[in-house]
Amino acid sequence: MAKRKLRLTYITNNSARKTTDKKRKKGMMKKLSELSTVCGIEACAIIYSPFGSEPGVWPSPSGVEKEQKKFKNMPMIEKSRKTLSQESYLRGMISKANKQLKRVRMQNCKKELRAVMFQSLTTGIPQFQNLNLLDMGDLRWLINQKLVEIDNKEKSLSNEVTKNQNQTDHNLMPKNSWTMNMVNLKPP
Amino acid sequence: MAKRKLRLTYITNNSARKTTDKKRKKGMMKKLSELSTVCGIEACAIIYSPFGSEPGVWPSPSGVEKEQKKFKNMPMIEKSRKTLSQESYLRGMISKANKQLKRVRMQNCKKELRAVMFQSLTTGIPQFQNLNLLDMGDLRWLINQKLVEIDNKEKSLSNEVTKNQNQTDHNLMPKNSWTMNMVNLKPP
DNA sequence: CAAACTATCATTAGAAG
DNA sequence: ACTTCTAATGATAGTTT
Repeated sequence: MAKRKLRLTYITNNSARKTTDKKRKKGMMKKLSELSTVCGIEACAIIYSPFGSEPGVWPSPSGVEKEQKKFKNMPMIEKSRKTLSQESYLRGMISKANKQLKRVRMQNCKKELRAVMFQSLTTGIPQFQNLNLLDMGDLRWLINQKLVEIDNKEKSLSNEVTKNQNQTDHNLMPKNSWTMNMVNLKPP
Repeated sequence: MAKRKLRLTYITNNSARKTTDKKRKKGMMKKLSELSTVCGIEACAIIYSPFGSEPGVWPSPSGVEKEQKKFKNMPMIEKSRKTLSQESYLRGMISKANKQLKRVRMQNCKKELRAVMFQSLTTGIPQFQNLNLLDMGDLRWLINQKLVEIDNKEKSLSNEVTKNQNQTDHNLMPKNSWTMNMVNLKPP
């Protein structure tokens, strides 16, 4: 986590891996110790060094053995129940990722719609053939918003017109065919 | 790590502790998994929940048992060697803290000396009675630096004087008694 | 090689819904 | 209690000494 966005892959460079190993192991130890003191919970960890030296253990070998004993003495049912924790962790990650994916897709969808509308505006030709069914609902919503805006504009403009009867050429309202079509789609 | 600077004490509030426990445990699991993949090392952790549910384990109960077995089968000598890792971790922390302490003390010392000199400058009365023996060495060093500066200034000034013989009043050098005393202390 | 630094990323405490 | 958000702290990859 730093200077670059962390590639979650095995570090092939030997010395770099060693440094990272050392740094992160230290970080882990700190975190575990904090967790233990802040929340007053029992925990232990064994982390092996592939660099010759002994594995790091926490909080101490005796503590580790104690926890191990506890774990080993548990009935098999409990153990298998615990087996879920890793799975649930992964499930959590997956669902989170899916949520993000959904959000991003939403954003993309909106952008796409805007692009379509912009294109239609500039070319004067509506281009809805690329949209899927799901997009249509959003398109309806977006169009409705635009219609409301246009409606308001229209009203304010006609007010202007009635006020200034002398005005024969009102170029404030552009004669864009697409825009007019949109207005024609207005519900009763 | 956030919004406040983390009081490293047991959280008494029950729900707050539970939340923290959950959050941090998740973080630990992530870190451990990252460490494992990035550095390709074997590790396992057991973290108990004081909130009724099962302890979190990583990477999985079977993995934990495997690591435990490995650890248990080690000769006693290896085990006791590993015992040092927690101790060495703490020692490292302590020595680091001590280094920081030393650095901060140094800074404080310098600040103090500057304050004393400033006071002496403004009042015209040297006030060294509050300094301890250790500070005296630094004071000597600081004074020597000042003397060098003054010496240089003096030289450049006398050069100016010899160049401009007409100049009778050189107010660039203030007639401060303390400063003059300092100059008088100059070694041969 | 290890320790110090630094720019950046990750985690999380607390708030808000 | 469970999310989501955010401001702030914590961790660390790369770099320097």
